[in-house]
Amino acid sequence: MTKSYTEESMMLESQTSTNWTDKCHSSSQDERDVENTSVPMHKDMEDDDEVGLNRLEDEDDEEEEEEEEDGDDTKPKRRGPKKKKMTKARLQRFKLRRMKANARERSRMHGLNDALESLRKIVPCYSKTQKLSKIETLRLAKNYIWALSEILRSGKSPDLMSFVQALCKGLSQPTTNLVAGCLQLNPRTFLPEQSQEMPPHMQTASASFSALPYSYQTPGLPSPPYGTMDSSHIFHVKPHAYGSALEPFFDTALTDCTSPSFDGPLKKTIRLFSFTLCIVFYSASTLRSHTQVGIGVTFFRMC
DNA sequence: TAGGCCATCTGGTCCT
DNA sequence: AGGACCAGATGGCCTA
Repeated sequence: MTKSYTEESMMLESQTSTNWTDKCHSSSQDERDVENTSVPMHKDMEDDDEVGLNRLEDEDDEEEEEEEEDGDDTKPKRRGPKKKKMTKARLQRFKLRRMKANARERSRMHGLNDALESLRKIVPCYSKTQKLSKIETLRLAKNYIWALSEILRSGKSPDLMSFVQALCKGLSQPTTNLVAGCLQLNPRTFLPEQSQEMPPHMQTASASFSALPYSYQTPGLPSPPYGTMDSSHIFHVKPHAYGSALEPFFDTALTDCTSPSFDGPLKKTIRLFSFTLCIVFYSASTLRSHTQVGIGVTFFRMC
């Protein structure tokens, strides 16, 4: 590993990367990669990177027509464009391109993670201590969008239990617990397969939302760290705006539905809805391979 | 220790 | 040609 190559990689990093906290890690990663290669640095590049690169390119041009001659008559001749010989200069350029591409890819993924973080903050369960995984964030967001769509479509205020059930559909048990913790509910009270075994006192607790303030303290709920969650987070309205949480919201929102101007909380909801849609769509499409689920497809079906 | 999650690298493809 | 995007591979970290 020569000095100039390290400097060049650092320069590339500074050009392509933003202020990520793990930038040092990324940078060292590339350095490690370069170190692993046994290609010696071109002498010119030690003096002047720019000149060195130009020289390399010139040298490379001269070798452009050079082709691999293995001289092995036993093997059938390969069709198509012949593979160019990997000269030192070409190897260097290749590495440089790769490093640039890696930096771009890191940056791209960081952008994606930023978008996911934004999404985490607007889905109805945000915790700095217990972060939702990417896949669970997307699932929860999908459920959230669906739930909001249903509200807008039906024009009815939802039962809390159905709302929570909709939110937790397909989520893992830990995430369901987390959402429950955020809502200060016991997962047992709304998980369908478990609700049948619900003790009588719990069954009363699973009544409609208006009959069950979410300040309901659950006996079996694990203790924090859970995300703090209040009704204002669910619908992104200021908590002090309404004495009781959701009911007034729906009343207002549904009244406003008839208004062409869509002012008030509904407007906020719609705006939030659109924003969530954008982020989910972007995240889902980008994460398709990583999440291994057709969230994008599901999303389109939902719409 | 296995499994889940994540960041990163990498080669391929498509687009400008 | 170069950048964006994608999907597979890999290794590290954490937790049950």
